[in-house]
Amino acid sequence: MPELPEVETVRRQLEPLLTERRIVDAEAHPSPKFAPAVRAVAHRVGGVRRRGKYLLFDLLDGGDTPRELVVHLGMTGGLHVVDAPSPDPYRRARWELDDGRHLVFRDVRRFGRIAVVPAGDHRSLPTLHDLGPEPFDPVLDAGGFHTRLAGSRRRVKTHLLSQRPIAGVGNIYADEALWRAGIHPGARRVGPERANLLLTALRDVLREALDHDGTTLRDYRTVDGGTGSNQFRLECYGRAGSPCARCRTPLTSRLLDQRTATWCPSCQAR
DNA sequence: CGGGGTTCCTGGCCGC
DNA sequence: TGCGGCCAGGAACCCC
Repeated sequence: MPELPEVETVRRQLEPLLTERRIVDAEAHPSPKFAPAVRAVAHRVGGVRRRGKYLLFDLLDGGDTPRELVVHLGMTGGLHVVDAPSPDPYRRARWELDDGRHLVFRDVRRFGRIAVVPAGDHRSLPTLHDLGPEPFDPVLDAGGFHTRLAGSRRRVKTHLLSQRPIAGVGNIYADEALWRAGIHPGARRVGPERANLLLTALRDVLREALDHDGTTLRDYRTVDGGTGSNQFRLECYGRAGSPCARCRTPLTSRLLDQRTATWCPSCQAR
């Protein structure tokens, strides 16, 4: 599932392909999750940005106020730039560019979402609107992160997945970072010391995944259809029953707030 | 207003 | 071999 490293990998690949291109035509699946894609027509793409797991395309020259095309890849979404689109039952949107190429949004399970909003107006996307700071924002420090974590009595993993304490962390990297920091995913209080460890672990895990073009478990693909390689480096996510890489205790897995969580019962004791 | 529950989706996998 | 049933899960949405 695309999280920050996967979305950033896609952003970096899209940027040179889309910047300064004009969108000359578009079509989309009729679902309200995808239909807004066509509203990007006639705009020029000023740049491709990312906030958390959201891709933000600056839309200029639309006739009125600047807009933003917002794309969330959901679970199985992918963006691809192709010369000539081939038939695909899972294509949910297609934008034709003024260089003759096409930007295609493919999403088997339709958990993704496309919106066109006035630039910076994210009221229709509550998670984006209330998104926590970027993990690599130097303004974010251990004290600030602890304050954000302490603002909720929810389980720390559930809180991370809400995107409110920090942006871009999903199930894979939450499990990985909590494992590295030695914090139980169900903990409801995380002190300043552990918050510091967790922030460092999150940054390390996300940076390393980005260096490996993300984690391809099944669906995630880069813009050119390639795969990431971080799946070979996972130490916790999806490894229930395997020995912990630190202490050899078998990792355990359980549903926590309706989400699968995997952790080491020894290294990540309550 | 924070938090909890529900819903959207379909391929892959398991077991018989 | 075929097929019913179950699972994965981000974020919008609804409700208290």
